[in-house]
Amino acid sequence: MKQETRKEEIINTAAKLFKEKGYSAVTMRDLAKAMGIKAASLYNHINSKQDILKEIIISIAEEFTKGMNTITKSNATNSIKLRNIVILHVNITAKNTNGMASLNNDWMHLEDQLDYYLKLRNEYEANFLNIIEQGILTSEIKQNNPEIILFSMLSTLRSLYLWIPKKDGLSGNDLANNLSQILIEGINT
Amino acid sequence: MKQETRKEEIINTAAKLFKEKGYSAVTMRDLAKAMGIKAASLYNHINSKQDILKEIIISIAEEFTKGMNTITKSNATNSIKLRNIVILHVNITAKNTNGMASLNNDWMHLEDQLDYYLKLRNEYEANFLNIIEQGILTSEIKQNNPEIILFSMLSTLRSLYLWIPKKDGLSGNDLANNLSQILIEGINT
DNA sequence: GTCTATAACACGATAGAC
DNA sequence: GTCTATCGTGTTATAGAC
Repeated sequence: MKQETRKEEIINTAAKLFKEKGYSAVTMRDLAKAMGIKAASLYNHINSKQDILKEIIISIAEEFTKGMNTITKSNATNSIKLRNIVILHVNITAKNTNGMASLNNDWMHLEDQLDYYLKLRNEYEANFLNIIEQGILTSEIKQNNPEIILFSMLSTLRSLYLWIPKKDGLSGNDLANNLSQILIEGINT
Repeated sequence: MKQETRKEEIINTAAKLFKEKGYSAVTMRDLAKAMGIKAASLYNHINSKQDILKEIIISIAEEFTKGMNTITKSNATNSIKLRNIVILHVNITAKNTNGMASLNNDWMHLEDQLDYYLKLRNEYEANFLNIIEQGILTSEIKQNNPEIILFSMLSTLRSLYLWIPKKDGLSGNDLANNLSQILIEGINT
C-alpha cells in the first residue's frame, strides 16, 4: 500500500466535502478544519482551490477514456462491450465514490480544463452510443431509440456514486451482475 | 394563461441560473443582472436567497408526493403503477426542468425545510420500492434485487431534467412510452 | 418598484515568523 | 509544514431617497 502524501490527503478530504455540499459551498477554511490545520497551511501543498477540483475530476475522466478505448478496440460482441462498460463504471466508482460526485456535479466549475473535460466526455458518450447503435444493427439489441437507451444507462451508471457507499454489503461483482441484468437484459432481444 | 408575477419571474430566473451553476455559485447580483435590475431591488419581492430555493424545491417535492399518493391508492396493477410513475416524472420534469435541477442537486442547501424535504423524499422512495416488491410477489416483475431496480429507475427518472430540454422534438407521450419500454419491459417477466 | 450607499461579514490567497 | 496576521475582494442583506 502506497503511503498517502499530504497533497493526496488534502485532495481526498476535499472530494469528500465536495460530495456533501458541492465545490462552491466548501471553503478553504472548511477543508483546513477537516484536515486539522489552518487554511493558510493548505497552500504549502496545493496552488489553489481550483487546482484541487482539477486534480479530482481530470484524473477520473482520463481513467474513463482509457477504459472505453480498451473496450472499443476489443473484439467482443456489442452486448459484452456494454457489460464491460457497466463493469468499468462500477470499478472506477467503487474506488473513488467521492471524486465521482465532483465529476458529475462540479465539472462546470472547472476553469482552464473545462474544454478538455467536455472533449473527453463527448468522445466517451459518442463511443458508448456507437456500441448501442452497432448492437441494434446486428440485432443483439432491441429496436428502440438508441439515444434513450444511452441516456437511461448513463443516468444509472453516473448515479452509482450515491448508491455504492450505502450497499457495501454487496460485492462489486454482484453489483455489476445485477446491474447488467437490469440494464442490458432488458434491452436485449 | 396566468400573468407571471414579479416574484414568480425571479424564482423562475433563479431556477435557470441554479441549474447552470448550482445554488451556491449563483449570487444575488447574478440573479439581479439576469432580471435587468439591481440586487437590492430583489428584496422587494423575496425575503432571502434561501427563500427562493425553498419555494423552488418544496413546491415540486409536494407535487411528487401528491402524484405518488394518487398512484398508490389506485387499483391498477403494479406494472401500470410503475408506468404511471414514469409518466408522473416526465410530466413534472417537462413542466419545470430548471426547478428539477435544484431539487436534485441543491436540496442539501435547504435550511429550515431540509427535514421536511427529506421526509417527503423518504416516503416517496418507500412507496416506489413497495410497488416494485409487490410486483415481484405477484410475478409481474422479474425476480431481482428490488432496491437495485428502484435505484436504476430513479436514477434515470431523476436525470430527465438534463435530457428533456435537448429532445423537445420528442413529445412527452413518446418519451414516456420509450422510457416505459426500456425501464419496465426490461424488468417484466 | 428601483435606485445608491453601505453595513457586516466571509472568501481565496499571500507574507513572513517560527 | 504550520502558524498568525492581513490584503483585497465578493457576499447577503438593509436603510433610505426617489
